[in-house]
Amino acid sequence: MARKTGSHSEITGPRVRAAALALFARHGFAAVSMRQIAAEVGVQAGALYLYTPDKQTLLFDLMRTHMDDVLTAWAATPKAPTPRARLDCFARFHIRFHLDRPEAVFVSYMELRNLDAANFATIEGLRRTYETELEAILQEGKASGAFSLSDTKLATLAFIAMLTGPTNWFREGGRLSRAEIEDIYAQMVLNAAGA
Amino acid sequence: MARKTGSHSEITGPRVRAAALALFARHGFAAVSMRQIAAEVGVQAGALYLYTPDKQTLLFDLMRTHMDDVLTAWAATPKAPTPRARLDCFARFHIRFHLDRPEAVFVSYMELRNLDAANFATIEGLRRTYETELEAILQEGKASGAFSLSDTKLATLAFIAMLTGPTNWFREGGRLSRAEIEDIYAQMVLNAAGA
DNA sequence: GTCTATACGATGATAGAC
DNA sequence: GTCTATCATCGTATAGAC
Repeated sequence: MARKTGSHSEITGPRVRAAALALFARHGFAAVSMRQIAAEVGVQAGALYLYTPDKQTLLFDLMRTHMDDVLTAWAATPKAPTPRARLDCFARFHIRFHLDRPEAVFVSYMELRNLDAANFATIEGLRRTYETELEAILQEGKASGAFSLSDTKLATLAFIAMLTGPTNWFREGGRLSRAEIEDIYAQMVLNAAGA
Repeated sequence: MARKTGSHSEITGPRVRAAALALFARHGFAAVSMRQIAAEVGVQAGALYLYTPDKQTLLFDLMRTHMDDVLTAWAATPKAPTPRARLDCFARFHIRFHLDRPEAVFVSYMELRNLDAANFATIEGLRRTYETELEAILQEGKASGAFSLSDTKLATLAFIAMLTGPTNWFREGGRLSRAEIEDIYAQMVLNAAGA
């Protein structure tokens, strides 16, 4: 198939998103200028508008992609047999997945307030879909007597907040490995659920 | 005592900080201009510089005040007799205190990256001091056998992340009261600690 | 203590050359 | 597909009148 001479769009597009993600994570959406992103990619500011209609949409696309990735990866995870095993599996999945993309996690959580109303509603919906996956596990476990939980909605929010924490402080080569963190957090979640 | 005619500094200073806190919480530090803060207070932008040397210091003062307030309030809380009672007490204190000032909590957590190096170090030190209060409780409980915890440092971070969560979603008049949320979270923390 | 006026650089986004 | 040039606006911060 013929390729246009001098066209770099297939590579520049992803590089724009990668640079924006890294800069937004480090300095915050509002503090990063289109010129900074362009400089990081090695193009002029005007060229960015070949890849995004505006700065807001660039942020939204990063966040939607992240949420889609989480949901897709979780959907591809085999369903464990018991509520207890499913909760253990969810906790480990969440930590592992989020530890691998700290920048996307950070941006998706911190920059919600910089989305306009329509974009916010979309991201919020995806986030709720993910939370509902965990809440379903907790409800099953509560119903079967496997968990001792007074409020599955609150437990859902509490567990996700807890499990997302390591994303903010984990450093490769630190005191604990990913696997150790995964073990410790999974155990704390099972305990908190009264399993 | 004589008062200067036309002087409002005793009232305008706090109003500047209150407006800045509200706007920073809603839109983010970088997204808020000094002109917006001034408009909220009802003065011109230039007048703000009578109350703060610059925007960065305004943010820092808000955060330092918040951290000082947390530490002071916790220090004034009576020390419960057992590790289990102390953990219960800490969990309830943390939720109650943070639920009463969601804007300060939000800003103090989200805007850390907008502090310059020296200011960041100061706030970070205060935050660690607070975390150490919780970790000491967990260590005592682990040593006495009251808690079953594999890593007190991780548990400290996990519990604080969990207990701060309600600040982000609690609304007066919602499904659950403050007291109910306090009860449920305290119970989950005690469970997670293996108490 | 607050105002008006202003310095001066940076911002997001667009137009048109190549 | 990318560049240069440009627009109108807004950013923080300061100076000096009152």
